[in-house]
Amino acid sequence: MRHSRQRELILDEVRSGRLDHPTALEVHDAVRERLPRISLGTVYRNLRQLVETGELKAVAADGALRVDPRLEPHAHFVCGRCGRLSDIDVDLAELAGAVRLPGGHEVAAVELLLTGRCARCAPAETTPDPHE
Amino acid sequence: MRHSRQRELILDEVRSGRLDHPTALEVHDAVRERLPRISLGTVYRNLRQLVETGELKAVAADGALRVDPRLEPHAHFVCGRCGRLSDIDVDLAELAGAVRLPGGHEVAAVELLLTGRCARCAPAETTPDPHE
DNA sequence: CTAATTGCAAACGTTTTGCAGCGTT
DNA sequence: AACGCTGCAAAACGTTTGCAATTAG
Repeated sequence: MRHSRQRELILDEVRSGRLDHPTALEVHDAVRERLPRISLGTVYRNLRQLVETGELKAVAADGALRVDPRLEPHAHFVCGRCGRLSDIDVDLAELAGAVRLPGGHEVAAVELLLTGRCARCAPAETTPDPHE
Repeated sequence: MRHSRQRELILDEVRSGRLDHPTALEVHDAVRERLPRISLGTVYRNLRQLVETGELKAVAADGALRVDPRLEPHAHFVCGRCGRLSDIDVDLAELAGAVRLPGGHEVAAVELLLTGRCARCAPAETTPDPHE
Protein backbone atom coordinates (compact mmCIF):
# COMPACT_ATOMS: atom_id res chain seq x y z
CA MET A 1 0.00 0.00 0.00
CA ARG A 2 1.45 3.27 -1.17
CA HIS A 3 1.43 6.35 1.05
CA SER A 4 -1.04 9.15 0.46
CA ARG A 5 -1.79 12.36 2.26
CA GLN A 6 -5.53 11.74 2.18
CA ARG A 7 -5.23 8.32 3.83
CA GLU A 8 -2.90 9.74 6.45
CA LEU A 9 -5.36 12.49 7.33
CA ILE A 10 -8.34 10.13 7.37
CA LEU A 11 -6.63 7.72 9.73
CA ASP A 12 -5.41 10.57 11.90
CA GLU A 13 -8.87 12.08 12.11
CA VAL A 14 -10.55 8.81 13.10
CA ARG A 15 -7.83 7.96 15.61
CA SER A 16 -7.93 11.42 17.16
CA GLY A 17 -11.23 10.68 18.83
CA ARG A 18 -12.60 14.06 17.81
CA LEU A 19 -15.33 12.15 16.03
CA ASP A 20 -17.33 9.43 17.73
CA HIS A 21 -17.91 6.32 15.59
CA PRO A 22 -18.16 8.53 12.53
CA THR A 23 -19.82 7.67 9.25
CA ALA A 24 -17.89 8.09 6.00
CA LEU A 25 -19.67 11.39 5.51
CA GLU A 26 -18.63 12.71 8.90
CA VAL A 27 -15.05 11.72 8.25
CA HIS A 28 -15.25 13.47 4.91
CA ASP A 29 -16.54 16.68 6.48
CA ALA A 30 -13.83 16.62 9.13
CA VAL A 31 -10.94 15.90 6.79
CA ARG A 32 -12.17 18.47 4.31
CA GLU A 33 -11.28 21.21 6.75
CA ARG A 34 -7.64 20.31 6.32
CA LEU A 35 -7.78 19.11 2.72
CA PRO A 36 -10.71 20.86 1.04
CA ARG A 37 -10.54 19.03 -2.31
CA ILE A 38 -10.72 15.48 -0.92
CA SER A 39 -13.63 13.58 -2.41
CA LEU A 40 -16.17 11.39 -0.65
CA GLY A 41 -15.21 8.51 -2.92
CA THR A 42 -11.66 8.71 -1.67
CA VAL A 43 -12.86 8.59 1.92
CA TYR A 44 -14.89 5.46 1.18
CA ARG A 45 -11.99 3.80 -0.63
CA ASN A 46 -9.58 4.53 2.19
CA LEU A 47 -11.88 3.57 5.01
CA ARG A 48 -12.46 0.25 3.29
CA GLN A 49 -8.73 -0.31 2.92
CA LEU A 50 -8.04 0.64 6.53
CA VAL A 51 -10.69 -1.79 7.72
CA GLU A 52 -9.34 -4.53 5.46
CA THR A 53 -5.81 -4.11 6.77
CA GLY A 54 -7.12 -4.08 10.32
CA GLU A 55 -6.13 -0.53 11.16
CA LEU A 56 -9.74 0.35 11.86
CA LYS A 57 -12.88 -1.60 12.70
CA ALA A 58 -16.21 -1.28 10.95
CA VAL A 59 -19.52 -1.04 12.81
CA ALA A 60 -22.78 -1.55 10.97
CA ALA A 61 -25.30 0.35 13.05
CA ASP A 62 -28.31 2.19 11.68
CA GLY A 63 -28.23 2.24 7.89
CA ALA A 64 -24.66 3.45 7.50
CA LEU A 65 -21.15 2.13 7.89
CA ARG A 66 -19.38 3.57 10.90
CA VAL A 67 -15.75 3.30 11.74
CA ASP A 68 -14.02 2.75 15.07
CA PRO A 69 -10.36 3.14 16.05
CA ARG A 70 -10.73 0.74 19.01
CA LEU A 71 -9.30 -2.59 17.90
CA GLU A 72 -9.90 -4.78 20.95
CA PRO A 73 -13.09 -6.86 20.73
CA HIS A 74 -15.97 -4.92 22.23
CA ALA A 75 -19.69 -4.43 21.77
CA HIS A 76 -21.76 -1.43 20.77
CA PHE A 77 -24.90 0.02 22.21
CA VAL A 78 -27.22 2.11 20.06
CA CYS A 79 -29.83 4.23 21.80
CA GLY A 80 -33.00 4.16 19.76
CA ARG A 81 -34.06 7.52 21.14
CA CYS A 82 -31.03 9.82 20.89
CA GLY A 83 -29.15 7.71 18.35
CA ARG A 84 -25.93 7.80 20.35
CA LEU A 85 -23.56 4.87 19.81
CA SER A 86 -21.38 3.84 22.72
CA ASP A 87 -18.68 1.25 23.33
CA ILE A 88 -19.40 -1.61 25.72
CA ASP A 89 -16.74 -3.85 27.18
CA VAL A 90 -17.16 -7.59 26.85
CA ASP A 91 -15.49 -10.57 28.43
CA LEU A 92 -14.36 -12.36 25.31
CA ALA A 93 -13.88 -15.77 26.91
CA GLU A 94 -17.35 -15.67 28.40
CA LEU A 95 -18.80 -14.49 25.10
CA ALA A 96 -17.13 -17.35 23.27
CA GLY A 97 -18.57 -19.72 25.85
CA ALA A 98 -22.09 -18.46 25.25
CA VAL A 99 -21.97 -19.29 21.56
CA ARG A 100 -22.91 -22.83 20.60
CA LEU A 101 -20.90 -22.88 17.40
CA PRO A 102 -21.21 -25.98 15.20
CA GLY A 103 -17.86 -27.63 14.47
CA GLY A 104 -15.81 -26.58 11.49
CA HIS A 105 -16.81 -22.95 11.37
CA GLU A 106 -13.92 -20.50 11.41
CA VAL A 107 -14.87 -17.24 13.04
CA ALA A 108 -12.97 -14.22 11.75
CA ALA A 109 -14.95 -11.39 13.32
CA VAL A 110 -17.62 -10.90 15.97
CA GLU A 111 -20.03 -8.02 16.13
CA LEU A 112 -22.30 -7.61 19.10
CA LEU A 113 -24.85 -4.85 18.85
CA LEU A 114 -27.21 -3.92 21.65
CA THR A 115 -30.21 -1.68 21.06
CA GLY A 116 -32.42 0.04 23.59
CA ARG A 117 -32.52 3.18 25.70
CA CYS A 118 -29.34 4.67 27.11
CA ALA A 119 -28.99 5.75 30.73
CA ARG A 120 -29.84 9.33 29.85
CA CYS A 121 -32.83 8.54 27.65
CA ALA A 122 -34.48 5.73 29.62
CA PRO A 123 -35.62 7.86 32.60
CA ALA A 124 -36.78 10.69 30.35
CA GLU A 125 -38.88 8.36 28.23
CA THR A 126 -41.94 10.50 28.79
CA THR A 127 -40.50 13.83 27.60
CA PRO A 128 -40.71 14.19 23.84
CA ASP A 129 -37.41 15.76 22.75
CA PRO A 130 -34.09 13.89 22.37
CA HIS A 131 -31.20 15.42 24.27
CA GLU A 132 -28.99 17.48 21.96
CA MET B 1 -53.33 -2.69 12.59
CA ARG B 2 -55.91 -3.55 9.99
CA HIS B 3 -55.91 -6.91 8.21
CA SER B 4 -54.65 -7.24 4.66
CA ARG B 5 -54.16 -10.14 2.30
CA GLN B 6 -50.65 -8.99 1.37
CA ARG B 7 -49.44 -8.88 4.97
CA GLU B 8 -50.97 -12.28 5.62
CA LEU B 9 -49.15 -13.81 2.65
CA ILE B 10 -45.85 -12.11 3.53
CA LEU B 11 -45.92 -13.39 7.09
CA ASP B 12 -46.98 -16.84 5.94
CA GLU B 13 -44.17 -16.98 3.40
CA VAL B 14 -41.48 -15.96 5.89
CA ARG B 15 -42.81 -18.30 8.57
CA SER B 16 -43.07 -21.22 6.17
CA GLY B 17 -39.31 -21.61 6.13
CA ARG B 18 -39.29 -22.03 2.35
CA LEU B 19 -36.97 -19.04 2.26
CA ASP B 20 -33.88 -18.80 4.40
CA HIS B 21 -33.32 -15.40 6.05
CA PRO B 22 -34.77 -13.75 2.96
CA THR B 23 -34.24 -10.17 1.88
CA ALA B 24 -37.24 -7.99 1.07
CA LEU B 25 -36.66 -8.72 -2.60
CA GLU B 26 -36.70 -12.47 -2.07
CA VAL B 27 -39.92 -12.21 -0.08
CA HIS B 28 -41.38 -10.10 -2.88
CA ASP B 29 -40.47 -12.67 -5.52
CA ALA B 30 -41.93 -15.50 -3.45
CA VAL B 31 -45.19 -13.75 -2.58
CA ARG B 32 -45.62 -12.57 -6.14
CA GLU B 33 -46.26 -16.12 -7.23
CA ARG B 34 -49.45 -16.11 -5.22
CA LEU B 35 -50.31 -12.41 -5.57
CA PRO B 36 -48.72 -11.17 -8.79
CA ARG B 37 -49.60 -7.49 -8.41
CA ILE B 38 -48.05 -6.98 -4.95
CA SER B 39 -45.47 -4.20 -5.00
CA LEU B 40 -42.01 -4.18 -3.49
CA GLY B 41 -42.95 -1.07 -1.50
CA THR B 42 -45.76 -2.99 0.16
CA VAL B 43 -43.37 -5.77 1.09
CA TYR B 44 -41.00 -3.26 2.70
CA ARG B 45 -43.82 -1.53 4.57
CA ASN B 46 -45.16 -4.80 5.91
CA LEU B 47 -41.84 -6.31 6.86
CA ARG B 48 -41.08 -3.17 8.83
CA GLN B 49 -44.41 -3.36 10.62
CA LEU B 50 -44.02 -7.04 11.38
CA VAL B 51 -40.58 -6.40 12.86
CA GLU B 52 -41.88 -3.45 14.89
CA THR B 53 -44.71 -5.52 16.34
CA GLY B 54 -42.29 -8.32 17.14
CA GLU B 55 -43.76 -10.90 14.79
CA LEU B 56 -40.49 -11.16 12.91
CA LYS B 57 -36.89 -10.35 13.67
CA ALA B 58 -34.58 -8.28 11.48
CA VAL B 59 -31.01 -9.26 10.68
CA ALA B 60 -28.64 -6.72 9.19
CA ALA B 61 -26.09 -8.81 7.34
CA ASP B 62 -24.33 -7.81 4.14
CA GLY B 63 -25.81 -4.62 2.73
CA ALA B 64 -29.46 -5.66 2.94
CA LEU B 65 -32.12 -6.18 5.55
CA ARG B 66 -32.99 -9.79 6.09
CA VAL B 67 -35.87 -11.16 8.04
CA ASP B 68 -36.11 -14.12 10.38
CA PRO B 69 -39.14 -15.91 11.82
CA ARG B 70 -37.15 -17.30 14.78
CA LEU B 71 -38.00 -15.13 17.76
CA GLU B 72 -35.85 -16.64 20.51
CA PRO B 73 -32.54 -14.81 21.01
CA HIS B 74 -29.89 -16.36 18.79
CA ALA B 75 -26.84 -15.38 16.81
CA HIS B 76 -26.09 -15.41 13.10
CA PHE B 77 -23.09 -16.62 11.19
CA VAL B 78 -22.29 -15.19 7.76
CA CYS B 79 -19.82 -17.04 5.58
CA GLY B 80 -17.70 -14.54 3.73
CA ARG B 81 -17.06 -17.00 0.94
CA CYS B 82 -20.43 -18.53 0.03
CA GLY B 83 -22.54 -15.81 1.65
CA ARG B 84 -24.71 -18.33 3.49
CA LEU B 85 -26.34 -17.06 6.69
CA SER B 86 -26.99 -19.58 9.43
CA ASP B 87 -28.57 -19.54 12.87
CA ILE B 88 -26.35 -20.13 15.90
CA ASP B 89 -27.67 -20.97 19.34
CA VAL B 90 -26.49 -18.90 22.26
CA ASP B 91 -26.70 -19.30 26.01
CA LEU B 92 -28.45 -16.10 26.87
CA ALA B 93 -27.45 -16.02 30.54
CA GLU B 94 -23.81 -16.51 29.65
CA LEU B 95 -24.05 -13.87 26.95
CA ALA B 96 -25.54 -11.39 29.40
CA GLY B 97 -22.70 -12.17 31.78
CA ALA B 98 -20.09 -11.40 29.16
CA VAL B 99 -21.41 -7.90 28.60
CA ARG B 100 -20.08 -5.22 30.95
CA LEU B 101 -23.09 -2.95 30.61
CA PRO B 102 -22.96 0.44 32.36
CA GLY B 103 -25.84 0.99 34.77
CA GLY B 104 -29.03 2.58 33.57
CA HIS B 105 -29.03 1.25 30.05
CA GLU B 106 -32.17 -0.60 29.00
CA VAL B 107 -31.45 -3.25 26.42
CA ALA B 108 -34.33 -3.98 24.06
CA ALA B 109 -32.61 -6.13 21.47
CA VAL B 110 -29.34 -7.99 21.00
CA GLU B 111 -27.76 -8.84 17.70
CA LEU B 112 -24.74 -11.06 17.59
CA LEU B 113 -23.19 -11.49 14.18
CA LEU B 114 -20.27 -13.80 13.50
CA THR B 115 -18.34 -13.62 10.25
CA GLY B 116 -15.85 -16.08 8.84
CA ARG B 117 -15.73 -19.31 6.88
CA CYS B 118 -18.44 -21.91 7.28
CA ALA B 119 -17.68 -25.60 7.78
CA ARG B 120 -18.12 -26.29 4.07
CA CYS B 121 -16.02 -23.36 2.85
CA ALA B 122 -13.14 -23.41 5.33
CA PRO B 123 -11.56 -26.69 4.15
CA ALA B 124 -12.04 -25.80 0.48
CA GLU B 125 -10.37 -22.45 0.90
CA THR B 126 -7.96 -23.24 -1.92
CA THR B 127 -10.52 -24.07 -4.62
CA PRO B 128 -11.83 -20.95 -6.35
CA ASP B 129 -15.58 -21.53 -6.80
CA PRO B 130 -18.19 -21.03 -4.06
CA HIS B 131 -20.55 -23.98 -3.56
CA GLU B 132 -23.85 -23.34 -5.32
C1' DC C 1 8.77 4.70 -15.39
C1' DT C 2 5.01 2.24 -13.20
C1' DA C 3 1.29 1.54 -10.83
C1' DA C 4 -1.39 3.16 -6.87
C1' DT C 5 -4.28 6.85 -5.82
C1' DT C 6 -7.00 10.75 -6.72
C1' DG C 7 -11.32 13.92 -7.93
C1' DC C 8 -15.27 13.84 -10.36
C1' DA C 9 -19.59 12.25 -11.86
C1' DA C 10 -22.41 8.68 -13.04
C1' DA C 11 -24.38 4.36 -11.62
C1' DC C 12 -25.75 1.05 -8.28
C1' DG C 13 -28.75 -1.51 -4.91
C1' DT C 14 -31.64 -0.86 -1.07
C1' DT C 15 -35.18 1.50 1.17
C1' DT C 16 -38.52 5.32 1.70
C1' DT C 17 -42.04 8.36 0.20
C1' DG C 18 -46.06 11.04 -2.11
C1' DC C 19 -50.08 10.16 -4.07
C1' DA C 20 -54.70 8.81 -5.73
C1' DG C 21 -57.59 4.96 -5.26
C1' DC C 22 -59.08 0.66 -2.99
C1' DG C 23 -60.28 -2.44 1.01
C1' DT C 24 -61.38 -3.30 5.80
C1' DT C 25 -63.83 -2.28 9.61
C1' DA D 1 -68.08 6.83 6.24
C1' DA D 2 -63.33 6.79 8.00
C1' DC D 3 -59.00 5.64 7.54
C1' DG D 4 -55.40 1.99 6.84
C1' DC D 5 -53.42 -0.09 3.15
C1' DT D 6 -52.25 -0.65 -1.71
C1' DG D 7 -49.70 -0.11 -6.34
C1' DC D 8 -46.99 2.83 -8.75
C1' DA D 9 -43.28 5.72 -9.77
C1' DA D 10 -40.07 8.92 -8.21
C1' DA D 11 -36.73 10.08 -4.97
C1' DA D 12 -33.55 9.43 -1.20
C1' DC D 13 -29.83 7.22 0.72
C1' DG D 14 -25.27 5.08 1.32
C1' DT D 15 -21.90 3.19 -1.42
C1' DT D 16 -19.28 1.74 -5.57
C1' DT D 17 -17.23 2.40 -9.98
C1' DG D 18 -15.16 4.11 -14.57
C1' DC D 19 -12.25 7.37 -16.07
C1' DA D 20 -8.43 10.50 -17.15
C1' DA D 21 -5.15 13.05 -14.48
C1' DT D 22 -1.94 13.12 -10.62
C1' DT D 23 1.46 11.40 -7.45
C1' DA D 24 4.45 8.14 -4.83
C1' DG D 25 8.11 4.89 -5.00
